[in-house]
Amino acid sequence: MASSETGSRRVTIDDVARSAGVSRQTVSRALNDKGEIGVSTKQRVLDAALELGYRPSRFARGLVRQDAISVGLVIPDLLNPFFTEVAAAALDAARARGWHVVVYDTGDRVEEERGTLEVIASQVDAVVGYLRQPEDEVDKLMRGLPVVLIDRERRTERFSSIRIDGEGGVHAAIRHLVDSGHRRIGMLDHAGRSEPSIRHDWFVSAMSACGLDAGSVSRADQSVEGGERALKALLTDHPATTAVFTFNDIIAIGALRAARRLGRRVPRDLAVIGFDGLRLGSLVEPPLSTVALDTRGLGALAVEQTARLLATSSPLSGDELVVRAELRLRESA
Amino acid sequence: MASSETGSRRVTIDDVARSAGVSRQTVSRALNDKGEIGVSTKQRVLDAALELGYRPSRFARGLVRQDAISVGLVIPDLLNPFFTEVAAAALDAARARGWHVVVYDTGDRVEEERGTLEVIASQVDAVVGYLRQPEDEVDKLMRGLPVVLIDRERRTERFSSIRIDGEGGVHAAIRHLVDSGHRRIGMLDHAGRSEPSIRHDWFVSAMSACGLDAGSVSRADQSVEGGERALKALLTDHPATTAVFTFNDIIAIGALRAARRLGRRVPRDLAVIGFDGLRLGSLVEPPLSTVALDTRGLGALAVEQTARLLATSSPLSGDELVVRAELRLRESA
DNA sequence: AACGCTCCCGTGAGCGCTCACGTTACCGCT
DNA sequence: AGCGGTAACGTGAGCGCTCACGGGAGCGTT
Repeated sequence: MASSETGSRRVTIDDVARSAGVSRQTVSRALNDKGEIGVSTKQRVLDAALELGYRPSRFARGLVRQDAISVGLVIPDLLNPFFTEVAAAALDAARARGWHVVVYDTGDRVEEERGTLEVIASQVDAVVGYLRQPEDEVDKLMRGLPVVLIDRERRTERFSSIRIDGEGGVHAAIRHLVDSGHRRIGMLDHAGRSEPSIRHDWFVSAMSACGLDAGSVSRADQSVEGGERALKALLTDHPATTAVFTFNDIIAIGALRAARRLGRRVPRDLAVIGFDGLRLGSLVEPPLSTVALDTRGLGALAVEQTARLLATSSPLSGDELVVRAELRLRESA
Repeated sequence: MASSETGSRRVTIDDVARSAGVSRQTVSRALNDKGEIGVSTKQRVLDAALELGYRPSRFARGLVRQDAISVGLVIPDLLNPFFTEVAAAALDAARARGWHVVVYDTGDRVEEERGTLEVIASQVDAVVGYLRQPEDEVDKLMRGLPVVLIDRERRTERFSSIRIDGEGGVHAAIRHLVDSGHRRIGMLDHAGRSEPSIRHDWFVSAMSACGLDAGSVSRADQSVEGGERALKALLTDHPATTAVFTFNDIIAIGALRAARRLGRRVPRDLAVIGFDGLRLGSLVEPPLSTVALDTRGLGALAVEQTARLLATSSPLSGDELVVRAELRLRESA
């Protein structure tokens, strides 16, 4: 128990060498068990290392042998199942390449995100994820690190970004609702930012394509409870509403619960269609119809693009960076 | 576009310096924008860096400035909501300490886990998570790295391990079922390993404490579908069963679905109690009663212990490393 | 006795970067 | 003219480790 650390200097390989009466190289051999070392010597070195509490510096080690690359994955909220799925997909794609993934959950706070990016830059070889930071800020913080943004609503020239195209899917969803006889269709948009979401734009455009006025809209926090509250508010203001499209599945699930509490049968009295295609959606009652995104593909695509940027080999662009969403009908509509 | 990389040598700070006609230090100043540098010079350096595709080595940088520590988090399956919650909690606790967390999803494959550990050792300062590897294996691979295991069913002397104690909670659950009039109580255990789980032991002991014989048991894969199949099997073999306790909430949710399909009303015809306390459990219909674990506390505790090991300051031990589960009644029982 | 071989082990160099200093040039002030 | 002062740069050293060597001891072989 030699925690007799007076000065807080780090225990280096030389300390161990001195303590065991051998050279650095021998210590290195013992620790990484490559041969060319006597059994007793090896044991002595190992003991000394343990005694001193020696832990090799991964930086020094990484410096000399060209080590694996590692990317930072920035996620707003890992507990949101959508991001969980994307993260899992990215992790998987990264592992296939032998990469290490450092995960940062910003808790959906922009200031937190800034701090994260600041600290991330010197730790990883590239960054991929959801960033709310303005471009210049990212540029300044990353200083040339490859960056792959996901679902950046405003277009980005400076960085690669995976775009989510839900237009077709949302049109199909609204079309389906209209074909089922619905006319008064509302939307539960997210309440995060000040302006309406892109998904709301798609909704409006789909409505007008069906010859309907933009329906009534309520803002919801990205949580089940948020969805509940928002649906109640919407139905209070517009009781004649017979169908809702929601910003995402989490909100839709909240809407499902609220509908049940309000005594509205789904889909008979109220049809609900979400967005994202969460696996979770098939577990609730009734199973949620949704405009589904291929989250696996999304994560894989983001990693693929990162790889290309890292290799400076013909990065993907334009349409290759788009993930399309499509209507997946279950039972809620 | 100077991708005229003939030899694949890395672009270093000296290359940039030479190309910009300045010294390393000046390049460093430009990139980390600390002052003491002329505006035009800075721009010239930045241009050169971009031109050459220069990316600083995080190892070299980390070596000289004493950089943040980073831990590896090993998870069997991030898509399993339980592990998601633990991971999120660990991420949070780690961020509070300014740590970086490298996440590895082994996909529940033991061989994959071995490979992961092999590669992890030189990348992180400590490892925490769910390891199925035998102790000696871990010891050999980690070579002195601090390791904190979670929910290791067999006791471990060599490594710190966070133990999950569900005994009291399971007893309370069975007691509750018995008090509600149930006598024929089955269990849906997991099918992962060959021998029954510890949770099954708790179940048996709780049953006998209530004066009942060990109920019938069916094995289930850790998935919703697995739970469905297992409940059907159980009810086929033992149709008189009126209540089931399950290995975890995921399986319980499967049981809930199967019960509905079989026309059994929950909790009237069949009571269901899960294990884990997932947030997800409150979303299904009916909301799932469960023996709940404080996943947040679990993650935090694991990180706390890691911190102590890292500082070689009085690690926690014994009872301090136990997380207790307690019955959380909702509506499925 | 001389050679060769294997088994251990040590020595110098260098990975790419930052830090603490020097050094130079240029300005204003007395 | 001489001084101090500051802005803008360069120079050596060193972070902790591994790699490619080099070298001695001990053994057997001809």
